[in-house]
Amino acid sequence: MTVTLADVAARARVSPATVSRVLNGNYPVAASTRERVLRAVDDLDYVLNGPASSLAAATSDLVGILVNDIADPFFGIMAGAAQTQIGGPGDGSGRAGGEKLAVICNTGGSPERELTYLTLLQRQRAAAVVLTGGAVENEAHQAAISAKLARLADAGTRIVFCGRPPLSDGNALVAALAFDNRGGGRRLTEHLVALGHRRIGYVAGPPERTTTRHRLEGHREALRGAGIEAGPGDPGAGDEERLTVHGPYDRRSGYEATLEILRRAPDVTAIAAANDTVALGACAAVRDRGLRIPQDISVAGFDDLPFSVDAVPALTTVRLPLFEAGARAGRIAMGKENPPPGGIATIAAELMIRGSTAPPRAV
Amino acid sequence: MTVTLADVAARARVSPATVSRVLNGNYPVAASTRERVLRAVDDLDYVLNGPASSLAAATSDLVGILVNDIADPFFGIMAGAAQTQIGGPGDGSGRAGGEKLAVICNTGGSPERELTYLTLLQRQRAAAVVLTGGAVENEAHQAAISAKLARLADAGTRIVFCGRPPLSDGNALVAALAFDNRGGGRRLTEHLVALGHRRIGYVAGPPERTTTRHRLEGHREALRGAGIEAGPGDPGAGDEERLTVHGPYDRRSGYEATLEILRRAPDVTAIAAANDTVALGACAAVRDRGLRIPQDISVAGFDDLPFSVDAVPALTTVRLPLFEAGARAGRIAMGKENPPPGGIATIAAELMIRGSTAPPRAV
DNA sequence: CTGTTAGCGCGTTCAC
DNA sequence: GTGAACGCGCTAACAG
Repeated sequence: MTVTLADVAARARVSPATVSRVLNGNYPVAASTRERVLRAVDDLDYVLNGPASSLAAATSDLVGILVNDIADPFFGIMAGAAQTQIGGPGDGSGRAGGEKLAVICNTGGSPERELTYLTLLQRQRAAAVVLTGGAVENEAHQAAISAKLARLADAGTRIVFCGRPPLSDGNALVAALAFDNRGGGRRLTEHLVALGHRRIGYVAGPPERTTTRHRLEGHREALRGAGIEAGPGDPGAGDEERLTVHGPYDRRSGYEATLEILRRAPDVTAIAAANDTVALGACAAVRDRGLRIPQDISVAGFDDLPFSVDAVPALTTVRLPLFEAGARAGRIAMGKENPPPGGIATIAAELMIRGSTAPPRAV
Repeated sequence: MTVTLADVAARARVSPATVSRVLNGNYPVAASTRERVLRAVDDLDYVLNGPASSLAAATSDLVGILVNDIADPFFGIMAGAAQTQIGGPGDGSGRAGGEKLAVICNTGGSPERELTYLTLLQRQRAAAVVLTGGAVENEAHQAAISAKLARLADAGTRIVFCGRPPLSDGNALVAALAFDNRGGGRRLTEHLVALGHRRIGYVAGPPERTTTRHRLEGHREALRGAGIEAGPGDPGAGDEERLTVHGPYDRRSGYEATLEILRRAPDVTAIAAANDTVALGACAAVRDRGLRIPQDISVAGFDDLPFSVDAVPALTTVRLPLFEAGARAGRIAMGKENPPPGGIATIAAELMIRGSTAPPRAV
C-alpha cells in the first residue's frame, strides 16, 4: 500500500542504500544516479518513513521547544524565533530534505507537564530541546528536571535554556541564555526613584517562578539603594511587603493586584508590574479608580512586548531581546553556533522610558 | 548503554512481549506480573523507544498543530487550547503513558513551509494534524495542500481545520471549523453605519488570505446594504477601493495603512481594521495625526484578543471564540468528539461594542 | 561510487 | 496469561 525505499530503489534501478544516500545527502553519489533516484521519488510520491529512519540511525529530526504559555507573546516570539533557525527555509518543493521538525510544546506552566513533555521528547529521541522562560523553584521538581535533562544529554540530545537561569545544581550539560531580570528590575525602579517616587507598589508574578523572584529582587535592590526600603524593626518596616502583591502573569491578575495595592496604600505614586501584560491590567485598574496615568500614578511594565508601545500612554518598560535570544537558542540547539563560554550567557535588559512614567504630583 | 525493553524483561523475569503488553495496556496481563514489570521499568528508568514503537505499530503519537504566526496571540490561544485536549493532563509521574505529543509548527504564513511541515508530519506518520487560521488563496498551492492532505488522511492521519474555511475542492476527508468572518465583518460595519458613519476606511490584511477576503466582503456587504458603496459608473465609484488599504497582519502595517487612508481621504470618520493588532496600529496613527478616538474618528478591530479591552478607549471589535474553537478542534483530532455534520461547522462571531466607536462629529 | 548484509527496538501474530 | 519468532523500513558498516 504505502511506498517504501525499496520501491523507489526498484524504480530507479539502484540499491536501497543508494536511495538512502541521496535522500540523506551525506554521501557522494553520482549526479546521474541521484537524478534518477530523485525522479523516482517524485514519481512515486515517496515520503521517508521517519520512525524507521530514526530507529536505524538512532537519532531523530525532532527538536522540542518548551514554553509555559504559548498564548503569551513573550513565549510566542521566542519560540517562533527559535523555529526560524531550526526548521530551515524549506526548498519550496515541500519535499522536505534533511529538515528538522521544530515543534513547540506548551506546558501551561505546570511542572508535571514539563516533565511529561521531556519524557515524550526523550522517547522520540529528540535531537535537541530548548526550554524557555522562568523555571519553577521547587527543589524536588528542579532535581527531577535536572536528572531528566542529564539523561537526555546522555542520549545525545542537545539542551538549551532560553530566558531561563541555569540549573542550580550546576548541570554543565546545558547551555543557558539567561535574561538579566534582576538588573532590569533594578534599573526600572531606579528610574522611578530618580523621578521622585518613594511609595512604589509592585505587582509581582507567581511567587514560585525564578523570573518573578529575580525581577522583584532587582526592584528591592533599587529601593534599598535609595534608602527607601526599611530593615525589620525600623519605622516603616514591612512596607515593602504590603506594597507587593503576587499573582499569575495575566491581565486580570494585574488589575486585581493593583486595586489591592491602591486599597492598602492609597498614597502610592507609582506601580511597577512584573510584565507588560500585567501592567496593562494595572493601567485599567488605575483608570477605573479615576486616576490619571502618569499624572496621578506612574505605571511601568517589563518585557516590552509589541503592544506596549501602543498603550496609552505608551508603557515605560524593560526591553528583552526576545526574538534575538530565541534565534540564538535555536542556532545553539542546531549546533550552528557555539554555546556561550562557560555555558552561560546573561542577556542584557534595556530600560525603555516612555509616557506612562513621570514625576509624582507635588503634594 | 541505553536500556531497552529486553532489559526490562530480563529484570522482571518475563518475556519482552509481556513488557510490551503492560506498557501498552491493551492486553490482559496478570496483576502480579504487571506489578513486577512496572517496578522494573521504574528501577531501570526505562523510556520507550518511540521510533521503534512507531515503526512496529505503524502509527505514532505525534499530533501536529500548524499556525501562521505563533507570536500572534490569535494563534497562540487556539494552539494552546488544542494542546490542552491532546496532550492529556499527565499523571504527575512524568512517566508518560499513552500520551500524545501535541506539537505546534509555525509556518510563518509561508505556503512552502506549510507544505514542508505537512511532509515532515507525514514522514513521522502523525496521528492527526490541525491546521489553523486563514489559508492562502493560490490555486496551485491549494491543490498541493489538498493532495497532501488526501495522502495524509489516506495513511490514517486525522485532519482538522480550525478557523480555516473548507477546501474549495470539497475534500471531504477534512473536518472544518470555520469562523464566520464575513458575518462578523458585516455586523461590524453595520454598527458603524448605524452610528451614522458614511466614509469608512478599511485596513485590510494580506490580499491572498481567505480571512482577509471574507472580512472585507462582509464590510462591503454592509456598505452595499446601506446604499453607501457605489457601483461602477456611479458618482463616487471607486471610493471603496480608495478607502481600502492592504497589508500584513501587524501593528506597523496598521499604522502605515491608516496614515495612507487619512492622506487619501481626510474626511473619513471611521476606520475598520482587519484585526485587533492592526487596529492598535491604526489607533496610534490616528492619534499621531492629532485626532481623538472616538470623537474625531472611530476605530474598530476584529478578534477581540485579550489586550483589546485594555486599549484606550477600549476597542470595539468582533469576538471570535478562539479558545473554544481550538479546544474543539483538538478533541476532534483526538477522536474524542465527532466531526460536525457534513464535516463543516461555522462558528459565530459576536460584535463587541466598546468605547472606540461613536457617532461621527456633527459637521 | 555502489551493492550486500545486518541489525536498530519493538509489536504482533502464533503456539503453548 | 505468557513466550518465541518474525518483520516493520531504514541506515551503517563492509566489500567491491
